[in-house]
Amino acid sequence: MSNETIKLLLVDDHHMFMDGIYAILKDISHIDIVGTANNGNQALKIAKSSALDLLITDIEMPEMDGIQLSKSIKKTLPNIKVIVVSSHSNVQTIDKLRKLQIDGYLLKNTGKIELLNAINKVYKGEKYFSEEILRVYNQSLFGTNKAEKEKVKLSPRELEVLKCIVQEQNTQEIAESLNISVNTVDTHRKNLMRKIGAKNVVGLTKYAIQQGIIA
Amino acid sequence: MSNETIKLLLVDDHHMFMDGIYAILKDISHIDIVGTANNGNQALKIAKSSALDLLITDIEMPEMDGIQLSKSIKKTLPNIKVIVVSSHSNVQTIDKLRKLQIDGYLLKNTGKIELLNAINKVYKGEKYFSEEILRVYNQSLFGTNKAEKEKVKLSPRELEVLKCIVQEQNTQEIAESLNISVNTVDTHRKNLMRKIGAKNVVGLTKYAIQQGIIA
DNA sequence: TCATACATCACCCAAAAGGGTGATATTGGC
DNA sequence: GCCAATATCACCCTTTTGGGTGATGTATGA
Repeated sequence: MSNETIKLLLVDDHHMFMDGIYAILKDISHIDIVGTANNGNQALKIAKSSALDLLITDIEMPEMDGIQLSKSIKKTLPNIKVIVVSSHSNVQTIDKLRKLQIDGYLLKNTGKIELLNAINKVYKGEKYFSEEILRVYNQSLFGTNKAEKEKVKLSPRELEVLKCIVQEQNTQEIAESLNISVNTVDTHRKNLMRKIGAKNVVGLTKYAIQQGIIA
Repeated sequence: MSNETIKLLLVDDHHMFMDGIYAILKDISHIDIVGTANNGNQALKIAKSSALDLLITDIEMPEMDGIQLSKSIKKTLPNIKVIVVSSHSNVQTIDKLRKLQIDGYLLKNTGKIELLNAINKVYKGEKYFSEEILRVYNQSLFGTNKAEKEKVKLSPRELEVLKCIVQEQNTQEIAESLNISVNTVDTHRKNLMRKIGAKNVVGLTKYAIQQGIIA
């Protein structure tokens, strides 16, 4: 088992970062980097046409991000292991990836040794998560604000309204944007505040930015 | 000149990333990585005790960030060239660094070749900025919102009020927090909106978060 | 000294936000 | 079929925001 070569695909739009991982791994005899991709779409194509064992992907990427990519991979090519690497750790992201049965989650501040360790473990079928990730996730179970404790589920329409709010539109303008009544927008805004636990639109704005809803 | 060795210090709290740059540069004969640091304070100590030519630093770091580090370096050790590397590019950051007479600014999605190119140019005394950085900066000169065009100067009191607003306090609460009249808080809020070019408190919130005023 | 920015406050007024309740129609899951 | 969530709208009411104007004292710098 450990004599086999691990066929690996790197996915990250940060060339410098990818060059870095590449440089770290290229001298490891049992690891074979079969390709690199700058975004999820590209990665999917390569994954479908190659005999991959493992995929290492960033989360923040243009076109198709790491979460969507992971979802696609796990659905269509469940034999490929997936390790996610990101600069930041927030509870919602960790939770999403956990549900997708991701195999590993590393922060970009983890070192060479931990990276190799993670790759080997995941290849053998184990899971690997950075300590920081586990800490953040466990802490979240005792989180202070509503948005952290109970994962907030916003409906598609609520998300649309939220996006408009963050664009500094007032209720009247949002109603026109979405072709609905002012009263309806009012209702959505109030429901958003209740769900998110915000006191006013400022709270909604902060939530949206933290969740990357506006990006 | 080009036969000399470039003595270089890497500063980044992302170990994996640093390992990456390290791996890229370690085989380059005329580059000597004299050390690595995880934060600005550590970097300053090393810089003071070594004969450095060039420092490559991330912006986002704990304790002392890349901007503070650059400021200290340029003040106390002006002979050391500084290249900043970051994942993101926003106008305010670019502008701050420009004023600090930084020598280079790269995004993390720049490749190996560009990195080497930048190091060589900067070592020779030239400046090097990623295309993306130049694009963002030039665009900002014709930016849409006031906050980008003219750098906004907020008075200390206005900053206090802004912080309270971002904490989801309403005018009444802010007045109590700062022991002033509700009318005065109103005035400050209105002046903030005028200066920043925001349509409402949502705009103020976004500005505050972008500027890191709440961090 | 004069101008400017700052911090403070007041008043008027319109528009918007927020809090509560209730109603209807549609949908998807169990 | 029933239940829950969603999306839609209406009406009540109070509080808050936002826009405009003007006034006063203080401090600072040209």
